[in-house]
Amino acid sequence: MPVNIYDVAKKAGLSVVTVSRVLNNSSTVRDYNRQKVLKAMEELDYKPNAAARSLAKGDTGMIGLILPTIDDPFMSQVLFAVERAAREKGMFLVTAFAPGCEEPGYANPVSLFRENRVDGILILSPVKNEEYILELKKNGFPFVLLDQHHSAVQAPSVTVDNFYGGYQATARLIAAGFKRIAHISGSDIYESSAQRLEGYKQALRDHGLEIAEELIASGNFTIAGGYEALAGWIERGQLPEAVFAADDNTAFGVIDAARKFRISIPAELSVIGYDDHPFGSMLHPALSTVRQPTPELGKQGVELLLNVLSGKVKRAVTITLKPEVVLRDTTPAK
Amino acid sequence: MPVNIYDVAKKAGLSVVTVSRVLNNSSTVRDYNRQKVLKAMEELDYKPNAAARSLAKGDTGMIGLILPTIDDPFMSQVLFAVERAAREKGMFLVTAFAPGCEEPGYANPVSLFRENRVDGILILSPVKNEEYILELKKNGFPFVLLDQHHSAVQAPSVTVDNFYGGYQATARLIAAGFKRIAHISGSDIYESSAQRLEGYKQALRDHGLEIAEELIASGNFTIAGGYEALAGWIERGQLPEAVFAADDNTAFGVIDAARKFRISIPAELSVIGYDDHPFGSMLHPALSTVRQPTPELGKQGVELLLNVLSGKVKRAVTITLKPEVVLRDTTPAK
DNA sequence: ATTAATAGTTAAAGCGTTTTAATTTTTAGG
DNA sequence: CCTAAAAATTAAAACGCTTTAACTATTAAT
Repeated sequence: MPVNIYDVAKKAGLSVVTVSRVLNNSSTVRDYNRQKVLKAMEELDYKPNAAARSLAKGDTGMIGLILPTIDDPFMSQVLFAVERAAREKGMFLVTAFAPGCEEPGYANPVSLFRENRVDGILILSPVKNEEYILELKKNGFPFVLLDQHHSAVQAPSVTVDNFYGGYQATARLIAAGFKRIAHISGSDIYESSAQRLEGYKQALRDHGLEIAEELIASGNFTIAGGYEALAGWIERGQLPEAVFAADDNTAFGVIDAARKFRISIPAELSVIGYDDHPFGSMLHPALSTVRQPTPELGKQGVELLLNVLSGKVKRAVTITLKPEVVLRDTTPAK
Repeated sequence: MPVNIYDVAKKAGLSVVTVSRVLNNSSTVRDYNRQKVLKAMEELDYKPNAAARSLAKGDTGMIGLILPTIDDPFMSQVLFAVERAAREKGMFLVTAFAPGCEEPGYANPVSLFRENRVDGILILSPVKNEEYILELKKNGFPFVLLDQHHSAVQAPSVTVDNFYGGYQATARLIAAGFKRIAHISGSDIYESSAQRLEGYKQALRDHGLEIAEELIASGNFTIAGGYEALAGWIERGQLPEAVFAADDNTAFGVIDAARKFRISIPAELSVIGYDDHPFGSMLHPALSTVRQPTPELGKQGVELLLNVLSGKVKRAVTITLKPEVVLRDTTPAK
């Protein structure tokens, strides 16, 4: 039933290798022969068999993407960007989630590559999941890290400069004249979170401001975390002038709490988030934030991976992208 | 370099077919021989080659998922659910986005199947994209439709009853004593949107309420759409008592506008959304909504697809799941 | 013990491509 | 025109696995 390359060859009156050649542009084929082949393919509605092709060529035309979850727009955006970039390069994307370090009941996404289902993998994972990354490395399987440095492993990666983002966000707040600037951090298992915190601290230091431990809360990248952090400060009479939240979810929680406690934003409290959540520009007050270049992240990620695959990149280069502060209504107008 | 089944066979002192058998549990193998094989695999760190396996078996162990985009939590949840369900069945998921009907510059996701990269496809797409679905059908390629009926094509599908959801949401509002109940619809290209609207209308009719065209606005599943719809009613002096929004984004827009115009929720206006957006339960007032069983949708979707693949399901069955109204703070307490 | 049935094993063919090396055809140079 | 070089085509091997059919070893029934 399925038509194969022999059927096409027969119909075109040529050999299979000529057909294969026009399929791959691998070598020159006399033009009128190429036409014959193309016509035969058209008429037979021929589609090459990916498995056979993989087996012969030793590659799959697919790349893998491992994400922890997809419960927030940043992850969605990364996924979307990666898919677009991959498809633009003619590759398909197999997506796997690895919520926990170990996943009882599920085949480890690692089998994804060990079985040669994909040519390489993009990994965006919390630092804790280092084991399987180390395994990948040991096996020499091509991969690149997305948005996370893993201290224990030297690997090609593309990241967004979280230190810079944290620094810039804080610097803007300082420039607006605030002294009591709080930070609500994300989750310890993400290196990005730690780096935003470091950026915050450094900005404070650089501008002669004290780092007050009581103004650093932990929010776990959640609305509830943001809400509780602000509520805590209010209850303890420690309301800051401004807060830099580790992500927009947290910031929304802060705004929500501010509303509850009748604290006016930005008059009494400024807020700046991180990620440029789509809601940020739509809801009122519009949220000031730090925008990450997710399309670029995806694009550079797949390009780097492709370069690793082609052998163009051999060392553990790391590409660092810059995020961009976007000031809207939760920070004072200039 | 890569170790294959012959290496394993040699090391185990058995034939390749015995090795293949322990790999596939396809036939009985004497236990001590199975142990020998397992041991050899272990020692050689053998991993089967997926391409060779596909070629020989005629299947791939992968399923495809086509989504229009992933810019909203509903899509993310479906993706997540499908991935989990697929992996549970030992299948990997290749994800492709098909934002427009035609995609210049990208390989059509249809090649995904025409090239036999996957065994079957789950499609969640706006009604407009019927062409490629028809093509799939013509080619006899296995697929199941997710969350959308396509009037022009008879196909196995699993959907959530949007009519029912719209009906129930509206009925709750009616039960709360409201007469002027507005609806902000979604996007015409989604059949789900039309069905929620129908449910709304039918509930009104069934309870002897008039369908007022001026209380039906179009919101395009966006915050801005919800905002503008409510703003419009307010400006025209047509403020309804309650609004059923086609999705939570729209509902958030309504809440945002209500805040702007100092309309108290739920005292002066009740709101009920659709989708159970994660923000709905976190922000204040907590949003009443209609929760769709996305995990179930994903699970049933892959199960149905698998049954189509195995030939268990031959006809165009459709499985309909029920959504569930979740009343929170934007509707009157009982 | 002998035979029939069953379990376990293997040799060989096949899955649909690409690739290498060999062969034929075309082009260019004298 | 003839020959050498270049271009186009092909036959055959390879990719790593599964499957079928044939064969051998084991068990059960008489």
